[in-house]
Amino acid sequence: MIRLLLAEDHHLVRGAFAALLGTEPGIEVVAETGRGDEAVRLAVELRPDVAMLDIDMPGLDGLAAAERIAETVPSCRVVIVTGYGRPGYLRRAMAAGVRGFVGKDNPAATLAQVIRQIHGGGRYIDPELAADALSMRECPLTPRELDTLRAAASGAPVSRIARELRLSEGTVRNYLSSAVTKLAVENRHTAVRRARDMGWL
Amino acid sequence: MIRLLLAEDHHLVRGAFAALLGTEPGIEVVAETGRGDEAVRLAVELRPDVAMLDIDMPGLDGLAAAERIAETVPSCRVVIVTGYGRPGYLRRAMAAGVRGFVGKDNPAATLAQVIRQIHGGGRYIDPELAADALSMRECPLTPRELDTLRAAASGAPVSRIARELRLSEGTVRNYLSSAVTKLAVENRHTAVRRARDMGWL
DNA sequence: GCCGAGCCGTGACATTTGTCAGGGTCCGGC
DNA sequence: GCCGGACCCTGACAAATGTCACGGCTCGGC
Repeated sequence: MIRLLLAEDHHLVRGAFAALLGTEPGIEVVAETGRGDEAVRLAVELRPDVAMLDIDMPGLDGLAAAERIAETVPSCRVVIVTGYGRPGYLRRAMAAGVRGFVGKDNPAATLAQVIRQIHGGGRYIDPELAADALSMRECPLTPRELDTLRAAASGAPVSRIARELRLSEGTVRNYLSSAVTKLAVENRHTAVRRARDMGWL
Repeated sequence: MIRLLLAEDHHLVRGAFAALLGTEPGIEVVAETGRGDEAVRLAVELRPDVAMLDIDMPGLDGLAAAERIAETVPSCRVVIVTGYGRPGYLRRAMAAGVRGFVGKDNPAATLAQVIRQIHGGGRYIDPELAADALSMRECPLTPRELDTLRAAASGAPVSRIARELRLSEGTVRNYLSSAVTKLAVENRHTAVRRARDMGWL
């Protein structure tokens, strides 16, 4: 019997996943939660065989939760299930030692299969998303550029970003301009969106 | 037996919903799809008792699909299920004659209850979302302001927006400025986000 | 040691964006 | 009829943003 931990922020979807997996022989959902930090706590406490994590969660996002679980409960295999096919996410997930990565566009039957495969020691990467990630170059932005982009993401004016980061306004403008050039977009706002779409932000 | 049409763009989630509702006595899923236009076609063809629509779908969004179904298959009651609690969406849904509106943050048991209630001639509005919508004023933006905001949403510079809308740059800046003031935000980019969050865009 | 590459930081300058005052049109109330 | 209000549109001016040339720092290769 595979003991499964289920983490997904939308209550309704979580319940539906539980119903779906409940019909599968050999799989038992031992706990479910809508928060990333809760997921880590439950993994430590219950030592499930497999943890299935959504990325978009309050408290701690699914990728960060995966990292923590890999550190503290190495026996627990992690599969990420996400609606956003962002190349950077897949990269981060792989770095975190995740064993499975599945997009929400797959047929329902895939899910149980993947869980069994992961539990058996295998790996599963959504072929669609893998192709995207491989065809994609690494993030070309420097740490400082990412900092400024993150700070700019809320729509704050340069003056505020500069204060937050303790930089001169000129420097902030410079980083943003550089990011804009590297991402080949027109202005920082589209740069923010592009970076977010890539999963870099 | 309640004959149900299920429309939700994420295949995996759709399958999970089908599994969840499949365990409910008295409910039969007669068709499922991931596209809004398909949902309308299937409703016309199969005349289900209830259609459960997600908002975020390719082809035709759930709200537009609800409008079409209300026109062409009045016997079919519609319930909207959505992850985004945008006040404007609820308003549009009500205007379209939707009988139920449920956020994805509800417990799984709610769903079947709501479907039964709708089918019995009742209505159900997510109390959480209803409160948001009622506490919210109507969209204060004029048609032209909405046009410019929509055009600005992609991050295009004023010059391009002006060309698209056949306006002088000054006029475009003026509309955007007006929208920014009305929404009480700092610049057009946050204005775009705010308007989108409200479901006005 | 020293050279080059890459990152961090800055100010001055050009361009874009935001703000303001104001003119034109349409429509409903009196 | 005409008044007030709401909307559409514009150009001129001020403020924010984007661009550029430049200097300092660290680190790895030679």
